[in-house]
Amino acid sequence: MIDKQIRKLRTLGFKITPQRRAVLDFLDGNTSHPTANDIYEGLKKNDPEISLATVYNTVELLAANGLLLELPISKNKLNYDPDTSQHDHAYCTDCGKIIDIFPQKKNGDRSDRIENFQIRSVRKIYYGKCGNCQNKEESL
Amino acid sequence: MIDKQIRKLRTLGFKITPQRRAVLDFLDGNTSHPTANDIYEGLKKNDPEISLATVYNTVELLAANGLLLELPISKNKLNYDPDTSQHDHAYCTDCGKIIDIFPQKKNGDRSDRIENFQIRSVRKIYYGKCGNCQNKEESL
DNA sequence: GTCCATGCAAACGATTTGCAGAGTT
DNA sequence: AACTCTGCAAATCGTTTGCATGGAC
Repeated sequence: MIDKQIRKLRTLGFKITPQRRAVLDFLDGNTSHPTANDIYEGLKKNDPEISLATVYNTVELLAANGLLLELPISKNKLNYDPDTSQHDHAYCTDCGKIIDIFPQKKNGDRSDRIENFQIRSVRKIYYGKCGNCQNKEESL
Repeated sequence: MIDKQIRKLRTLGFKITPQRRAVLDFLDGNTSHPTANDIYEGLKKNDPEISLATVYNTVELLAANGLLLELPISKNKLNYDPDTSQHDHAYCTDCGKIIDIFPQKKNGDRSDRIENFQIRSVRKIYYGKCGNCQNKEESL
């Protein structure tokens, strides 16, 4: 399913290296919202030669070209989401898990206007505690 | 106006040092969404002895006790907002300015429910271009 | 063959830590 | 006086950079 993304990159004049392919493959269908380092650790298993800098370069390239979303959700790290469709996120402040939230009913959010500001995208994050961590607390 | 916050800190058993007072004073009514370093630079003018570590300690203390909001909006830095009332933010991806947005009409956002997740707070960020930067672009 | 991309290691910026001395209560 | 907080410097973490080599086109 990464064919479309590869075509887009090629169209834009970027070279399709095995590393870029590997990052795209890793991210394809991945809902874990990994950081660059998470991706690096995942890829090292198959390709111990891959470099962290390359992963950083690649995610930056993908994000800059709309193939990947940057999620500045928690302190001083960037998580990535390969699902670029409109959705929200819930962040568990206990365990750090990020959960995709697809709002059932379309509310007015996406059509908001702000005077003197050109909106490119909207990001909404719910901070709280996931089911797992709520249970953990009860059992103390 | 920082009296209420000082009382709260005292109640919680924290000492009211000149440095903590200075941070509270600096933040009081401040809508610039400063980082810890911004606060440090601002305070150094009056108190060249103040340490960056102390500022970090203080903002962490304030945030942990609900007197300050952490805003993970842009890459790898944390901005703070002393206005803890419910509102959104618009972030200009050109100049980095963060603007407070107080929605006119209360929509359903704040009463959203997520199955198996306990929402503590919601944060909504509009990414785009502020008026200034739009004008700059036109004049090129 | 040309240029862009990779891998490495060093550099960097924001934040955290350890600890001795100072200040609040 | 007790115990927390401060300031300093070093450590750490995530990310970026410079540069020589390698690979996609």
